[in-house]
Formats: sequence, C-alpha cells, structure tokens
Amino acid sequence: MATGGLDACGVKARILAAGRAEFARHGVTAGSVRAIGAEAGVTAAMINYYFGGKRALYDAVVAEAQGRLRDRIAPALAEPGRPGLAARLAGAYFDFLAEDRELQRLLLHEVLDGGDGVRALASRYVAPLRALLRQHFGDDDEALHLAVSLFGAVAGYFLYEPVLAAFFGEAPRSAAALARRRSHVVRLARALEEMPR
Amino acid sequence: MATGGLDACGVKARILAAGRAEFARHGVTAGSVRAIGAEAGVTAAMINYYFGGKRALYDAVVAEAQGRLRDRIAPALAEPGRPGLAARLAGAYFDFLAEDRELQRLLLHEVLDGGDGVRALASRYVAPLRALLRQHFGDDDEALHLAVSLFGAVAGYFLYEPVLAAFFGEAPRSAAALARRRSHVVRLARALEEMPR
DNA sequence: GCGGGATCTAAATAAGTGTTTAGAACACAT
DNA sequence: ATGTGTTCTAAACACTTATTTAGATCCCGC
Repeated sequence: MATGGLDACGVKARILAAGRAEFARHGVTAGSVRAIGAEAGVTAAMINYYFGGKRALYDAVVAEAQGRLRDRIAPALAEPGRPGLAARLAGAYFDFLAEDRELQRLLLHEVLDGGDGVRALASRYVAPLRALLRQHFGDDDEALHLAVSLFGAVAGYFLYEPVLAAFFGEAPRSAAALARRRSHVVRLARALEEMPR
Repeated sequence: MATGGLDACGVKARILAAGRAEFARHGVTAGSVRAIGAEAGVTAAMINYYFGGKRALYDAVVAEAQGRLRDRIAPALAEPGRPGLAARLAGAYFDFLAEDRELQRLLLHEVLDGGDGVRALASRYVAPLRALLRQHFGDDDEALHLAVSLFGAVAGYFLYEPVLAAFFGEAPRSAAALARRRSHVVRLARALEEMPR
C-alpha cells in the first residue's frame, strides 16, 4: 500500500544504516539483503532501487565508514607537535574503536575479505602518516615499526575482547574498564615515544 | 566410479585440510561445502558422510587449529624464568602468526563470528597465563594491560598487513621483513618488561 | 563365485540468495 | 479530473546452498 513518497527521504538513510549493521555482523558475502530490508522496514528490492545492488550498497557503507574514521583521526593528525603526538594519535584511535563497534567489525571484515576498501583507505593515509613520522621521528624503519606496535596495542584490546572478558572480572566494555585501558595506552604511547633506539 | 576404498584413510584428512583452507578464506557461513569437496577431490556429500555436516567439519577444523596453537605456545609457557619471559612469549606468538597464515585467518573469522571456539580457547589459557603474570609481574592490572598491548603489537603487524604493504617498499611477508619485525617485537617485549610502573 | 560392508557419486529436496519485472498506491501538476 | 512520475510491494527468476536419498562400484572374507 505504501505510505506514499512522504518518508522517501528517510528510507535511503534507513537502508544505509541497516546495511551497515548487517554487513558489520556478517560481512558482505554472508550479509543478506532481505535481512537489511527487513531491518529498514522495506522490501529487499528497495536496496536495488536506491543503490543499484548489494555490492553498491556495501561500497556506500564502506565509503561512509571511511569518512567517519577520517573525521575522527584528522584532528589528531592536524595538530602537530612532537611531544605527545604518539599519545594523541593513540588516544584518538582508541576513542574511535571504543565508540563505534560497528565500524570496527566492518573494517575487520573488509580486511578478511581482502577488499580493496582497506587498500584505498591505506593509500589515502600512508602518505600523511609517513610524512608525520619522518618529520618527527626520523627516517628509520624503527619509527614505522613502533607505530605499528602502538596501533596494534590499541586495537588488541578490542580484538581480544572475548578473551579479555574471561580475564577481567569486569566487562571490557564498561565505562570504567575503557577508561583504565585508555589511560594505559596513552601512557604506553608516551613511553614508546621516549624509548631509546 | 571411485578408486575403491583404498585411499579411504586419506580422504578424511584431505577433507579436513580443504575445509581448513576454505573456512580460513571465507569463514563458516560463507564457506561452501561444494568448494571443499572439489578441493578434496570428492563430492560435497562426503563431508556429510565423514563428519556429519558442515558445522561438524568446522568444529573439527577449529579443534585441530586450537591443538596446533597449543603446541606452539606451550613451550614458551612451560619454560619459566622472569627475565625474558615476555620476549619469549612474544617471539613464540610471532612465529605462530608468521608461519600459519591459515590459522590466523581462521581464528579471526572465529572472533568475528562470535563463535565459542574462541571462548573455549580463552578459558583454557586464561588460568595459566594469569598465574604466570601474577607470579612474575605482581597482582596489578597493569601487568595484564601490558600483556594485552604486547600481544596486540605482535598481531598488529599481520592484522594491518594490507596497509603495511603500502607503507614498506618490501612485501611484509618476505623473510627479511619478517626477521626485522620479529627482532622489533622481541626488543619491544624486553623494553616493556623493564618499563617502570 | 558370492554375499556383505564400506566408500563414493549423481540426483533430488527444500530453503535461501541477489536481482528483475509488473503493477499498485500515492503526491503533484495541469 | 486526468495524466505523470515517484515510491514501494509482491511475485517470479535463475542460481546457489546444505543435506538426504538411492544406487552404483569396489574390496574383502567366505
């Protein structure tokens, strides 16, 4: 019967949101357009009507996710200043991962599926990040390795979340646990920045 | 026509290997039993005949993977001794991830799918690891966080592999690159072990 | 040589996939 | 009031999925 084109503007956004949720849960291949439609309150045909296919919707979802990541990391990259750069970067990345669980899973699925969404994201950030590192830490490979270690340490908490749930008595996602972890990675970043090479 | 029950003993192992490869590539849900059968050189019906279904085969694959991980980590855990413990653990974990790409992807898929295979693995290692940490580094949470950071730093190199390919001129999986990374994480482990708290 | 049992395949089943098609229901302009 | 165009659904399409069934093919003991 259709409610009439009135809420037409909202439907596309709802599909996008539902798609992000579904793809974050199951990845592109295992994600179902019928499930997306159901969550958005429309038929599966609509994702075709608005986006032109499952893959196209997925690309839109990934593009939007990349934009969000960019908006979150950009400030930490823009504001330079050698002392505390690593800590600021680690803090921003941590906040990003802590806040948006969906995006986190989405990117992990992208990595596993070997999609070029990750490669695109990488090639966009490699140049400025490399320049930053070179400018502040010198040209050696050790700076790169340290950066990888730091980012890995930040992501590790969320990557090993199910394992950590057994470790800590508290839930790893609780506000208190997150605050403690954030404090740790920031301190770690400071220590690594001053680490003798 | 069947080659006759002669290589019957080999078929089950071949299915298991093909299943491990397929599930590592695409995960449980997206993995296809037909593809597994094709890779093993038999019909899809055989995975049912030998294992009782797709899920059961997957469980067998995960169980075998867990066993391999256990065999790899156990020596580093067994040989105690405070100085160098962290470095030994980091080295063992690095070698494990560097060697078996398939297992790495399999476990990542397990984490994303929220399977209880990871939880089972975790609950098996939480107790001994926690005891080790408590024994050598004290009872504070900081030791736990440091361990998480270290393991994250080790895994990060492989997790961000597609990104790193753009960073380094060299392929991250090359023998030279791996050796350099291993040296870095071991040095990092030593530094973290001596880090003031 | 002849059952018996194990091993394997091809076909059938039922459910689910993404996408296409035909058409209904509504808003709006003329 | 009669088109016109947008928005949406229900049904159909072609395809893949995991699993089941029936039967063929072989080896081994008798």
